[in-house]
Amino acid sequence: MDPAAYFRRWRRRVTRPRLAVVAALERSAAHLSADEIRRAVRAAGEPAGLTTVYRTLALLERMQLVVRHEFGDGECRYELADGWHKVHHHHLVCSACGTVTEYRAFKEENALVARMQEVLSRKYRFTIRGHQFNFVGLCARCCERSARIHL
Amino acid sequence: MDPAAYFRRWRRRVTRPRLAVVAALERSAAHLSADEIRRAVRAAGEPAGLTTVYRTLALLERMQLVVRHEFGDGECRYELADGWHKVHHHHLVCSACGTVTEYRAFKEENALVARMQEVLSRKYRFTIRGHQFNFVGLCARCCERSARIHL
DNA sequence: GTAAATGCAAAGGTTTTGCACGTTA
DNA sequence: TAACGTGCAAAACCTTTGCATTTAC
Repeated sequence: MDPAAYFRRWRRRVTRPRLAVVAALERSAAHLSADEIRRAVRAAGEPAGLTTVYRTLALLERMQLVVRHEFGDGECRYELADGWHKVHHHHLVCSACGTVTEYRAFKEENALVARMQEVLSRKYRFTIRGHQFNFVGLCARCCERSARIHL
Repeated sequence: MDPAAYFRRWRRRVTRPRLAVVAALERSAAHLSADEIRRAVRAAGEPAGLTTVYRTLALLERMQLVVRHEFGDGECRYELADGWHKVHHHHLVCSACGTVTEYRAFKEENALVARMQEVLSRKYRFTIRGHQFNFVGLCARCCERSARIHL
């Protein structure tokens, strides 16, 4: 699918910085911070100010093309929404070192999400657009460490 | 259960500000920001600096007595962990107005969580301590609004 | 040509840190 | 009394805003 078409559908102008931000997100598999995105955009030969990156991300989020996460490291992290070449996934967050591991949602999880969506939207009159499931804990390395020293 | 005992078990001193922070969280059902906690503590007659509140919250988090959330409104929000008089729950976050609705996790969800915990800990050697399930979307009010104006 | 987007610098807001002073054990 | 905890002020950070300039349509 074509990002430019998306911008036009939303009556927004198709600009080089905007396309560069989307391209950077498409290139990366990770959860990028605003500043990381700006660096990626610059590395790709398109100078862009951090302000523009933030404004573009806010727009992309409203267009539901991008999802914002906060994993607890003090900055927001962004990735393309499902369907934009990414398969839906959930996260394992290590609370000690901050590592975020993605895993592809299991069938059971997806079935549950679909059912929850129905129940919750009826019960709370809530229109569900997406969800974020994070399991928080310790990765293998940090777990060993914390067994030795008491955090 | 007694907070003071917890502090002692962790070889930390039992101080008035620390006890006041725990008490404030016990009194409130909501997700409090650091500053809200400081105000609650002061209202209860115990003056406390914001710095101390932050440091106490960081300690309580390490002791797994408190859980930190980031719902996207720019500040971290804290609540007591499960088992400290709170029943486990999940969240509905309105992306337009920021309202956070809690709902008590359904049986199916809890069963899934238990199973996931097993699968993921084996597959990724990850020690799961907790999880955060957020459904993101629009509350009834914002949904109506967005139907009229295109965001 | 005109409204929208950009980029810089500055402001805004939350969270952290340095350091002298109080407290707990 | 010897660490440990506290609180203030200042710093550090990420993010947003104001405004003159540039750009897309």
